Amino acid sequence: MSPAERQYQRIAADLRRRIGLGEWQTGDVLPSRAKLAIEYAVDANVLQRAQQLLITEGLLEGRTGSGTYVRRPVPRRAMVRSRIGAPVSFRADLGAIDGTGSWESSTDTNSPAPQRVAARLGVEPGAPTVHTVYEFLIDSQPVLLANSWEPLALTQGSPVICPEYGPLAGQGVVRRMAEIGVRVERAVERTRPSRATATQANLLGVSAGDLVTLIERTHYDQDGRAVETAELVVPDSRWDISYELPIGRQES
Amino acid sequence: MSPAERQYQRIAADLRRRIGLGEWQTGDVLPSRAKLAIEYAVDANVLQRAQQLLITEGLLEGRTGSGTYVRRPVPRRAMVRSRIGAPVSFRADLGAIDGTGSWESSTDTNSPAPQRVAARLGVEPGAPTVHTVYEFLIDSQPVLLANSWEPLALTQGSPVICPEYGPLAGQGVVRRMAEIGVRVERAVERTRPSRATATQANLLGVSAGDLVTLIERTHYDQDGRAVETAELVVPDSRWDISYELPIGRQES
DNA sequence: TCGAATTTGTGCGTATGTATC
DNA sequence: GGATACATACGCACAAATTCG
Repeated sequence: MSPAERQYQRIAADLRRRIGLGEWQTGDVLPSRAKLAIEYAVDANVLQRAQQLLITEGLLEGRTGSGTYVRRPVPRRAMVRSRIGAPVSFRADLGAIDGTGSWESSTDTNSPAPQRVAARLGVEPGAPTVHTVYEFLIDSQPVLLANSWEPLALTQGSPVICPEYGPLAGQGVVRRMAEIGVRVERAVERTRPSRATATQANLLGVSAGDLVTLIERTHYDQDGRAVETAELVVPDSRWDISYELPIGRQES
Repeated sequence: MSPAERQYQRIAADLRRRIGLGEWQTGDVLPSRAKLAIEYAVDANVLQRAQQLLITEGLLEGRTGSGTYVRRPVPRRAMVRSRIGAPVSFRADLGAIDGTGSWESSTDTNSPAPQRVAARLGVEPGAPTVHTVYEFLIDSQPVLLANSWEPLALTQGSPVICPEYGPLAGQGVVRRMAEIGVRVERAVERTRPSRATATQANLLGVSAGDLVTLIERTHYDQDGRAVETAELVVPDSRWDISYELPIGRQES
């Protein structure tokens, strides 16, 4: 079984070729694996492996019970996480780009802080937080997931306790905190590559295991106190993440 | 075959438990698949699948022909890509953290620009560039790969044509460019999740397909001209990437 | 030095689960 | 609810790498 004659790779290459030739157009469904298996005179599972390669490449898309489709190339959008002179905000995550974005959210105003969140906020695990779940939509399709936590102690009793209700709804952490006298001075974003969980994939309309970037962001006030932390799930297929950084006079 | 009774998951969980209990220590080799298969009374391939799960988790490591080992947990190091008041530099990639880092490099002073590099540098594809390949080492082990390109036209005839030779060797792009009157004002970093290629995995001592972050960085001068662009391969298992961002008075 | 035994890694066929139409 | 299609678990055979006599 030398590498040169691996059936599933040979078939994958041939399928790629036929798609390139236009035998199946964008959005078309391929013949079923059973039929293609007969055509290539191999077991259907070999076709599964071949198509899996093209699915990983992003060329095909399998829909259980329906068929295997030629994927419509979705444009990747730019997400500029920091622009010199225009600091990052939740709004910048999406809405600032053009007018087509929107988001849905739901807030729990008394949610116990999970371990990792408590550590980032500098509170005890289980301490009460305001927890908001976001789904950012483009054309009614979720393209970005986010979870945000704020210590309840910080905003309790104030009009800005809910990020998405009240006078400053949807205005972002920085402005809301300013309203109660908290000056947000800096944010730290930790990025790491990951694979979409089944739940995330389902929400985002991608395949489980697809590449995503997890962004873990924490906002700090002038005293170095964490006032908010968030976790973003950014599918690589839809977003192009970049940071613009100023360069000082010289490096140390 | 309901989810509750999937053999390979049950066995993976049990192996995880036994490792947690210390039955096999860090660096130890597990009994062979054949033996474990007999012990669990399943086909050896089921054990292969179970161990594959733990390998993906980073708990085990398979060595062809030798055995399956309990992986030594390598500490993840912090890589702060931008710190307020201390701009990013190649040195900051590694050396600024502590004294243990070093790097090796090789430079080609007349390398035709590949398509994507040319686009980023704003030159014609195939235009001559100074191309430098870096391997960053900790304890003599490569932990970070980088490729850097500069337009040859920029530095030709100057003493700073080679990043890693001459009077300012290893001093970073910003200072070198300052030497020839080019003021680097800003950098843009594009990050995206990816999987390690076989070549990269081999160099980095990780497994092919392991998660990595690709960072594509471009330096611009005061006229908005690209003066250098680089591509970094950062294995997730070893690095924790973060950006520290200033927050302005209020958001737009 | 070399080759046989051992061990991990991979391809592929069969059987079955599960979603869709 | 039945037929169809994709998804996955598992068993077998074999390849590749290592180990050891």
